[in-house]
Amino acid sequence: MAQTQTLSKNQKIILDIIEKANEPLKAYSILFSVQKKGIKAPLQVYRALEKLIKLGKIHKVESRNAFIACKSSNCEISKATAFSICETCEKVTEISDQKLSKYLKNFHDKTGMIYKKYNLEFYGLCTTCKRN
Amino acid sequence: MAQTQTLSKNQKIILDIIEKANEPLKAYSILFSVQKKGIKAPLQVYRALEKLIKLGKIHKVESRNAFIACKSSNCEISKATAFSICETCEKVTEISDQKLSKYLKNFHDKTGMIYKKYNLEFYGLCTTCKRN
DNA sequence: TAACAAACGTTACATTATAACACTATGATA
DNA sequence: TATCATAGTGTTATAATGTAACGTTTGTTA
Ligand SMILES: [Zn+2]
Ligand SMILES: [Zn+2]
Ligand SMILES: [Zn+2]
Ligand SMILES: [Zn+2]
Repeated sequence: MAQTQTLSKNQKIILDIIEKANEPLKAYSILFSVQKKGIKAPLQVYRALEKLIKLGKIHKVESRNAFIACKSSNCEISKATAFSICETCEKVTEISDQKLSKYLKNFHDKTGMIYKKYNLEFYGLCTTCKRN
Repeated sequence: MAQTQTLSKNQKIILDIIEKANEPLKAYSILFSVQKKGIKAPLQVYRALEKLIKLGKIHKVESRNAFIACKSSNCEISKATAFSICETCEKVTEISDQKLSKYLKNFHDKTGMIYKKYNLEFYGLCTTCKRN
């Protein structure tokens, strides 16, 4: 029962912070904000992040070294992720597009390589920044 | 004449190393191998890397913090990159697929955001590792 | 209750990347 | 030819990101 998976104390604390943020969080900014809750060392944060990623609760935005809560619950356990990133305001949004994910899941190259996961990041200008 | 762009001394040295490598190189492993050529500091490497990326000569493999020479010359000045990455042997290959790049270049989300660039990374098992 | 796996806490360290400053080369321009 | 702008260089120091290694604690299961 993967869905009933109960999180550990540290995992809950860190997921909570990431879910409440409206932007991707960096590992060390997470560390600073949980130090009052007794989490003092980077490793405690990174271990929780690693587990949360495995569970698909959060994703890493690779080009930004930052972590964001999963909003789509379509990206089965983090195997298929897509983000839009504004290069001006750094706003990051998870893309949930059935056609896109279907297209990418079915993608095969000529070599016959087996793809288990993918991560796609679009960079551009969000609608707010476009106006300014 | 973007093609006739001439590279500086450091840029040439570093591009040369990356092009001759058959794997993505890390910034500090580049640094170590160019120290005999007088490049002593990380910044000298990172500055050259930054320029080479802008020119589309190399790409950064974001999830690996590593740099690889562009093989496709279809990804106009690094605006559209796709890689396949073997999670076992860490072999990285740039994907040149007309259909894929066309599909992604034309992708629009509901928000109306303008996409200028994208980077896609597939993770899986290469054909060599599949056999073992 | 023994045995095991997962999570925890801690110290130390490794890796990746940038800030700040002064200097140099190059080519355009007036 | 002076002078101006731009890009590149070299250097020191430091910031930011991520792990290794060790032993302990906790919860689950046989
Ligand atoms: Zn998701
Ligand atoms: Zn924006
Ligand atoms: Zn390329
Ligand atoms: Zn492989």
